Amino acid sequence: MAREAPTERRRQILDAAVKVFARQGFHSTRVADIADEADVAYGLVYHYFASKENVLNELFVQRWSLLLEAIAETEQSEATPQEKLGVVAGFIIDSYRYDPDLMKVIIVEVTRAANSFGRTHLEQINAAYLGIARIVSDGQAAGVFRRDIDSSFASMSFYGAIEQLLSGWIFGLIPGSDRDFDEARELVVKTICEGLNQR
Amino acid sequence: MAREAPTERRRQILDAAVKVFARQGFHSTRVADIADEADVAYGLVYHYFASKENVLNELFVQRWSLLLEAIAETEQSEATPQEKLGVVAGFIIDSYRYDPDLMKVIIVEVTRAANSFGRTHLEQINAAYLGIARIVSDGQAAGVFRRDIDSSFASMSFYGAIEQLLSGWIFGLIPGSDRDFDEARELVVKTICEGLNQR
Amino acid sequence: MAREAPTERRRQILDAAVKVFARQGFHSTRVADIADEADVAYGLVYHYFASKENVLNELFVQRWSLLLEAIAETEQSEATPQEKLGVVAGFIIDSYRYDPDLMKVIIVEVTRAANSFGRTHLEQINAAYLGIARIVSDGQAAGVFRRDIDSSFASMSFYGAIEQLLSGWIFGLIPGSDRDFDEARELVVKTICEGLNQR
Amino acid sequence: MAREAPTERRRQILDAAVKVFARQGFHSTRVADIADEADVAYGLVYHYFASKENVLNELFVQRWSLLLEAIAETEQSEATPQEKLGVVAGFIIDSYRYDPDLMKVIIVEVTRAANSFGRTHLEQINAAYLGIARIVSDGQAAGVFRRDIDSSFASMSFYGAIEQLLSGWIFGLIPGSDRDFDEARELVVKTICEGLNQR
DNA sequence: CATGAATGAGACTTCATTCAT
DNA sequence: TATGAATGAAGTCTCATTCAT
Repeated sequence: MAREAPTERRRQILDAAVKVFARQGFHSTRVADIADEADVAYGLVYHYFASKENVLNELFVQRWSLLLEAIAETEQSEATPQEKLGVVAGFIIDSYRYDPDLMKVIIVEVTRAANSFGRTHLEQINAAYLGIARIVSDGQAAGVFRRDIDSSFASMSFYGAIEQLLSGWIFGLIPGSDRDFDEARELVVKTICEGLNQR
Repeated sequence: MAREAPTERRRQILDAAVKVFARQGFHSTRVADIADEADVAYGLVYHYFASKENVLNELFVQRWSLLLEAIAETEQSEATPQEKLGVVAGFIIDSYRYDPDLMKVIIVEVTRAANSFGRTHLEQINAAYLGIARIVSDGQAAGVFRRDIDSSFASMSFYGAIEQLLSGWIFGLIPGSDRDFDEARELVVKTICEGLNQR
Repeated sequence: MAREAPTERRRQILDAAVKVFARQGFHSTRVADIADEADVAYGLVYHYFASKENVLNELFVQRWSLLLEAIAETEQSEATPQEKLGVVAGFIIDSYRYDPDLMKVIIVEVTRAANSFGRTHLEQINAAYLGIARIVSDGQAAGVFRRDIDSSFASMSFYGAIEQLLSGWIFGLIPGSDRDFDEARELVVKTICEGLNQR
Repeated sequence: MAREAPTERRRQILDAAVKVFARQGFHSTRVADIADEADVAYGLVYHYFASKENVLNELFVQRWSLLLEAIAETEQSEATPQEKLGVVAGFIIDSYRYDPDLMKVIIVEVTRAANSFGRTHLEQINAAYLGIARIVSDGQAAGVFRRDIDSSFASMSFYGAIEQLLSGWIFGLIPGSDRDFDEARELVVKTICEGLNQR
């Protein structure tokens, strides 16, 4: 169908943007780089997006909304709080595993850049933290989690641990093989729920 | 001391830079903004610093070396592994408490911007992670910490939790009163060492 | 007729162009604006016109040729020189009265923009001045008009007075009711022929 | 004095702008053209002016305020109304005689472009028309000018005649020697006050 | 040391025009 | 005829850095 072409082009540009943003960072990326990578004319980027920033915004929103959905879904499931945290961690880690460039862009350029683009999306970002905090406080209410650690505090620790892990993979500070990804999901939950202490 | 004491002007410029970097972010800060804030002539910034980036670098290096020293020092102390982690967490949290702008700049513009400036300092940044990892592996060797959680993995989780906490304070996502700061030190260690699970 | 009647689409586009040129000015008008206003596909404008400038040119030429015809016609009539000037003034004023947008475009974007588009049409524009000058010099030859005022000078004054009047209406500097239009024709001739002086 | 240099540079840029605006028109002038003509670096234009448009605005305001002063001054003098109109016409014509490029720019790009830049200055432009209108109505009150021609109408005719004259010179439609300039002042007043009719 | 004018490369964005369908 | 996606040249403005005084 000819009608689908426009959508394809958009996709093509978004995919190219992920690549170059991941490679060079948003600020060092010129619109020309996106167009070159996408193998389209310069102006076409502006045919589909109002600005370079909008391209990044769209990448973030599309992906982040999936995370929010995943959190919301697991929240309402019958799983134990620990399992729920495992679902969240798993979703984020798998997002990285299957599209490391996209997650790199989202983390480096948006969630960890709250001073610039992140500011725009602070509410969305916070929505994720709040969802995790609800999982924790539900666990507290159910007597599964201790009550002397504030749920929003716990949420930050949990999310921070995961994101730092991804950062470590992204910048090659810790090994990131498929086995590591599989294990990481378990470990991060184990760390946060059971703690480092030897029993 | 081998290093000459920075002149007062230098200091004046660095302090101004912290303010404007914290306020506007590094990229949105023009050299003129720094000079204005420092109440100093435009060109003087270039008299003392080779480039705008160098100003940021210096801010980072000065502060980060203190953290590395603190980690090294506690590593060699007689404290328990848990206490050592508490020292590290406390140092970072106090750094924020006593100079939130500076820590905001360091976190937002350097450690969490590993794609741009962070890249330059990746080794220094990693040195901190490695120091924390050594504390953990020492604890594992001493039988205090469990061994099924990799020490560098644990280090990332621990540091990530702290940094995310600071992010939360910086962007107003979680409350940050003096009492919170005091408590946070305890809580972050408790979370990572003991875990969230109810005993 | 040698010229084929413009299709309806052409007309539709020209009419839309008048509206948007009048509203936003030629330079601030994008081809897309014309197409939108005409409720026509973007590319269709280029199907009927070689360029955006050509649209304006056509608007001008169509209208201006009517003025030239009117001048030529009255020149050859039996009327007095004063009456002839009245016909010219009346034609221009009525053009504005019945299609203010079109006259606004012609005056603002062409005759008063001799540095850009006007340059292209300078000869046509001058043809009108020359026609008016001939009316004046005929009047001088007939002893009706004084001879110490050069006819081309008088022509400029006469045309300039009328155009300034239209400008005043266009930009709301002087009131422009139907009565004003009626009166203006008389007044402009009276002013130029009889002068302001009290007798 | 070193302190005067900045002002000189500003002047240098303004003078260059007059030349290129007159030659190519405002829209066809690139900022680079101004810088080249002024023989200064590109960026210096932006050091002194906020935008290309501001350069034009300044040229207009500087010149037009002189006209407004001249009108105000003659208004309050003891001269006859006819003499006052002569002063106004003389001022405008002399402005053209001594700096034709500047007047060309002001007329072509501002007063006759009320749809674009003129809009910004409409009030200033109108102030001149109103001043002239006051001269006329004073003359009417004094019984020197006829009362059946509205003063603002007369003002528009008078100013329009002068401006059209300048246009004619600017675009080479009527001869513009020094003798013509001298004569024009007399003629335009004679035309408007005494009229074309043979006595 | 100190000043701030001067430089000029760089990048975003616009939009007239073309073209495949 | 009609459509609107695709092209890419052009030009404004920014701002880090240099330099003369």
